[in-house]
Amino acid sequence: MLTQDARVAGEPVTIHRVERPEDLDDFYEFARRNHRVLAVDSETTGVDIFSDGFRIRLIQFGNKDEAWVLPVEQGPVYAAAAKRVLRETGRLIFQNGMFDLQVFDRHLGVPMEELWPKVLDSKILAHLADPRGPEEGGIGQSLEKLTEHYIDPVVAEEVKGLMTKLAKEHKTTKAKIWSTIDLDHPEYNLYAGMDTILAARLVGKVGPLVPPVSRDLIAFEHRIAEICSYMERTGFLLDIEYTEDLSDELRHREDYYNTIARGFWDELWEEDPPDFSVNATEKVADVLEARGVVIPGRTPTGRRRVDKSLLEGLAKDGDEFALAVIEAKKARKWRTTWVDGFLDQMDSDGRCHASINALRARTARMSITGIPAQTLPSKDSLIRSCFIADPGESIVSVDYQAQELRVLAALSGDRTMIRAFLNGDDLHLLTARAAFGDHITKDSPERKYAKVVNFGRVYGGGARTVAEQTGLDLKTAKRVVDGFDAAYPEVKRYSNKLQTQAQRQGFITTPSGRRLPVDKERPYAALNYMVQSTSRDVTCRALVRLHEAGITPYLRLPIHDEILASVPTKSAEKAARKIARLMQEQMGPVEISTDAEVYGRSWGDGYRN
DNA sequence: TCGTGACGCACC
DNA sequence: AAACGGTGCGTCACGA
Repeated sequence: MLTQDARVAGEPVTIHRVERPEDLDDFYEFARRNHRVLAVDSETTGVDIFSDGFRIRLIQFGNKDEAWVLPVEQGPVYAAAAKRVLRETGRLIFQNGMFDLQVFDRHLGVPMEELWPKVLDSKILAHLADPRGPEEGGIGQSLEKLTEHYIDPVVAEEVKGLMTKLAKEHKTTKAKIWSTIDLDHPEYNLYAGMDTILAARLVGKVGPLVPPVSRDLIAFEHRIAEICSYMERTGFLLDIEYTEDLSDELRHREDYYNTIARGFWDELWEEDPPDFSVNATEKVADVLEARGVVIPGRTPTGRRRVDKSLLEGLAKDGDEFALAVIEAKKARKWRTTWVDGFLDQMDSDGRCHASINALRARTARMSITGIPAQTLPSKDSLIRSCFIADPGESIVSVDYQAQELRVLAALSGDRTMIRAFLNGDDLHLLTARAAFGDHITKDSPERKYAKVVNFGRVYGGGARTVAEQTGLDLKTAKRVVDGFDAAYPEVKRYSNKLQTQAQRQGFITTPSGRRLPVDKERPYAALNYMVQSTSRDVTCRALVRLHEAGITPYLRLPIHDEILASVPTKSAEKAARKIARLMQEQMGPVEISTDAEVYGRSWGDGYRN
């Protein structure tokens, strides 16, 4: 057994590294002394839990001043020891338990279902204490930043720099060091153990900072993390043949349009043209100007703005270069960002597993990576068609009808808005009539402008942004914005109330008890934070109800105001209705109602027109 | 060669 | 009086 001594916040700590099976007796003795609660962490070969080469290397257990490191990679006896203590310990502290529990489920044979009820996650506590990131004036929720702020800045710096340092020592990259570092490396062991000591200390520091009003959210967020980890585990079936064909097709498209675009660039040079890429905006700008195009826009750093709207305007006027740039960029973006990514990370059963950050944004909104489900193109079914239902099943989507506007109506208590939703009136039409008069009909173009304002107002946008988005002149845009404010006066009042609260105390509190910090310089953001966060809570409460109804195995992903599922085709309509019914909820006088749709075999089937 | 900021773009 | 909120990802360009 190897024993290392270190100091944390001026106090001595000890890290034991089990080297031989005989050392396990002392480890079990430690576990017995700490049978009520232990912090747990694991070191693995990477973060690609579902890929073939993934392995657990170490599993660590610790309390505030002592840690034990098990070399799981070196034999099943150590894995068995880790398993035993995971099962026998009453409460388990993790920093981001979603990762470790997924790892233990797939690679250690300990089902997540068994461990989740015992988990206390310091990352969740930290988010409830302060959801801001380090760039937003907060601390963030990473182990490094939390350690720096709450425990010991020197230790934080060492933890942060360690893997970079080891990578340099081993002449490899930071990404590869996790799988290549010698398991017996003393510093690797030291900090592997240290992580549990830090997590154990963090819950004591951050837990008390969760405001009393947020207390119920602690259990709620652990539940949401649990449900999301089951969806991650299930994964989403990939249509491999389709996806491979699509990748080829996009590659050909990209090559074709690249050749055209490059031809225009090469013309600018007498001989040996320098490298060209359609993604190099400065170079694209050079070609455009050589063709006589005046580029009016500038970026914040003063460079010529070459974006989609400029290029599309030119392409519409028949500029072949602009068209080629647009098409080449799009084909590449679609292939590299999505299609090839799916093929790369697909597991041996042809499934892709998203990584869900269930408690991410300042507003607690989730983020989803791996399958970047929140950002897949929705005007076209091509990309979504990569994902399909399980055999014998159909893809079902249930979304909330105008979720944020309904939440806004409920929270603000605006009578007109509430009545509109009760009556099933067309809210966009209502706003359009308030701005332009009663002669406006469902088919009038003014309704579209009103729609932009209805959503834009929730974001805190004003006349200028509405003008930009609709192409209206500023004066008309202002008329629609004023029309909105006149039509729904209580929304304005509510926004003002939130802004006052925000400026007085620096935060607002949602009905679920979540504290949302509001920057002093942007008090107008308070309304959006409140609506966005409360909408997220609506979707998450739905997840809990679906889980309790036993539907989780069919769920694929939550996407803001939507939940995607794969259900048996025979009873798909019925299942969809059931999910929709469980999702809807009453918020004061407003029903946050849902719409169910059975797409078919593929996710893309819902996006064909 | 790696990390990072700026930019552009995909979505709700 | 007016105020666009929240994300992730790929690429380029640049500096260490």
